[in-house]
Amino acid sequence: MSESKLPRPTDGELAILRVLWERGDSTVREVHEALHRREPAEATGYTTVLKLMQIMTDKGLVARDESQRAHVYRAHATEQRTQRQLVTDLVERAFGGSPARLAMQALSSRKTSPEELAQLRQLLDSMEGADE
Amino acid sequence: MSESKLPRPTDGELAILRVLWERGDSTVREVHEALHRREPAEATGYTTVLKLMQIMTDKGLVARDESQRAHVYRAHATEQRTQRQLVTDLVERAFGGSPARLAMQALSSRKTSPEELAQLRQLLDSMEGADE
DNA sequence: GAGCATCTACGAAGACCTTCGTTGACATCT
DNA sequence: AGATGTCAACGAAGGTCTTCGTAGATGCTC
Repeated sequence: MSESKLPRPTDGELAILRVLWERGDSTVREVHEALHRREPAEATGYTTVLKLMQIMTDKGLVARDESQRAHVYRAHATEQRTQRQLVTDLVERAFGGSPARLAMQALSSRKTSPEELAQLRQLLDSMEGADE
Repeated sequence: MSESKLPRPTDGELAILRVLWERGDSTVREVHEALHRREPAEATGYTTVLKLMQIMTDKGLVARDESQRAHVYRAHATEQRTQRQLVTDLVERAFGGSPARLAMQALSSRKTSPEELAQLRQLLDSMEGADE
């Protein structure tokens, strides 16, 4: 039953998941150090990260390999899957269910590289073709 | 100093803001009833909504006209502004700062109407024109 | 005015999140 | 073996969010 519905990760949990996606499977120490390298400003103690990861294990957000003394953690859902969940969530909660409106808001809020614009254009093309 | 940084609204607060954006300025009762019409499933009591709106007043998310016995509430930030904030937030937290990646995720997760696709195309055009 | 409805204000309870100190287990080094 | 360092586990504290009961003020009706 571990495949059902994962809870929406909190901000702190998401930060940890990002490390796991980027580095691959990691120990608490490795995650802790990566977080400090990434955001030296918001320093969190080692045990704080440990506690968070233990809770995430209970929630099913990560899986844990305990065969070594320093347990090795792995993100349970892929980055893509989690992003999709977060986007779907936000679309429902704040954009009246219209992904397109979210997309437009996202694009107008910041600059986007020509490469990404081209990618988007391609995506639009493929959607028009396959639609209906 | 009321223009500075509004906090990110919680799920419950966002639901209330949506009513205020849709209906315009409203009393607690009106918001409460609108919420029940919209989501009869998750029934919340009148005082719960009242409390939330009081807290939102303290946070600056809404403003309150107390000249009538039934206070009239108004969303402090526009829907657009709030959406922009939420999107910027999510882009930072989960998409490594790339709005385009969020946009693509949003579009591929669900069907989008031809009208919206056309709008998006227009947006892309205008961005390519004005860029650099 | 008495009674009833409606409204705000207040406070408390319970859930969740984040933080960290402490403890005990385990390993390593001398 | 004893000292030192690393690790997981636990529990507690403080914060936020949501929920609602209750109290007190105000207005309406008879």
